[in-house]
Amino acid sequence: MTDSKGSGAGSRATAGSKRQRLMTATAQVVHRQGVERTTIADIARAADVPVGNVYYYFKTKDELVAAALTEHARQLSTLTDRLDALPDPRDRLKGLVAAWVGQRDVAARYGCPTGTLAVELDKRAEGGLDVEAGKVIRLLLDWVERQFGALGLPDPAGLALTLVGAYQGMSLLSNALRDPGVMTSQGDRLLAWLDSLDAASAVSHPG
Amino acid sequence: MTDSKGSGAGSRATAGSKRQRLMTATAQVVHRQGVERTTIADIARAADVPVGNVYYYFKTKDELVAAALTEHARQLSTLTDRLDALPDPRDRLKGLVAAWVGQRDVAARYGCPTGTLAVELDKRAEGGLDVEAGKVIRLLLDWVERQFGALGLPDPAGLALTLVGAYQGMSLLSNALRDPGVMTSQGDRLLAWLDSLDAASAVSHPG
DNA sequence: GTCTATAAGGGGATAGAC
DNA sequence: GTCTATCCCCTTATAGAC
Repeated sequence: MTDSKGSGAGSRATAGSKRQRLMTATAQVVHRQGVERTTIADIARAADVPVGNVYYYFKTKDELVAAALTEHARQLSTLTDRLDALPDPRDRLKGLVAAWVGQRDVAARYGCPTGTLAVELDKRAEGGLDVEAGKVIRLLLDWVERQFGALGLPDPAGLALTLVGAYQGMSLLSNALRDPGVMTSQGDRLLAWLDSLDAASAVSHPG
Repeated sequence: MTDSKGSGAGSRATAGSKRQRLMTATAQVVHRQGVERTTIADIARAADVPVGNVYYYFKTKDELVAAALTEHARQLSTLTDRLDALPDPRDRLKGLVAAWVGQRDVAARYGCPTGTLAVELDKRAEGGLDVEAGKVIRLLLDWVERQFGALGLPDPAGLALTLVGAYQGMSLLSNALRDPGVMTSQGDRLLAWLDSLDAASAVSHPG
């Protein structure tokens, strides 16, 4: 359809470029302002696209929000692809935590992009976008679960919920208290916890 | 001002009763629909108060939201007061976790009332309600910190962030995945973690 | 104190010119 | 493909009758 490249000779790549700009702009602006308080005009301005033209690329606001979710999924797989290059699964998980802590200022100001979006979409009855948000989070959970599984630890799914849950929790608290230090201190605890996990002894909980 | 009782002889207690009904109704409806998608009409209907009459008790929508936060703080202190009756601080914390798990169906459907509200209010630039949400979460953090302190554990503030963060995280995941089982399984891990904490050995992280 | 009618403003979406 | 003008609905908040 209205894909980025290779379609017509006359239209050039501007169409795809504008569409992509709208996607990333939506992801950014929605993260900062929330879905409900973000207007089409806000997105158009951020993407440097004329207001009325937005509807040529996305028929509804919901489609724009769905595009933001896709964008988050894309950024997530960029990160996990990079971490997959590490030989030790434990180092991959520690690298993930390090990436989270590296985003501490953004987290303190606006929270986790995917997590806060999931919270907001849950309150939207129509459209089924809430389910889509859950799928993006599932991508992360599954990747983390594979790492715990590769380490030979018992209940890798439960451990994945604990690690990702800890991230969502510390992001929310850091955001609510406006304190990036929460990300740093809790991140240190997570790293120590990951180091302490042993395939032999089954440490039960979140820490 | 327009307080619940003791003012005029002629006005009776209906004024306070309506005001209270509006507060609890706001807390409930906002939890389910979110702030932005909740209209004054929704709240009026839930509280069984005529729409136009709402403005007699609360001048703006923001005042209603602030009232919802107060309501959450009140419900929180009801819970901690009950837990304070237990002699052992560890049992108090385990009772807190049990209370969270007991609310698993609500959490899976709508998330943590205070946490989701904090996320939403953070996106509201004006009014400073985001700071108020942080204060309510602080109340819980401080209470939890006092329990860890009473147990003689090192870094009680860090432990409090870990425990409350774990709750916020599991609520968010349970909600995003629409799975109450997350609350149960992660709650079990938290209980085991609390049992394992020892004043002598310093277990570093969240679990 | 209680309630109705309505003013005022904003935002999503569309029609159609260029 | 691009952009402007505009329709229409919804929501907050107020004025003022009862």
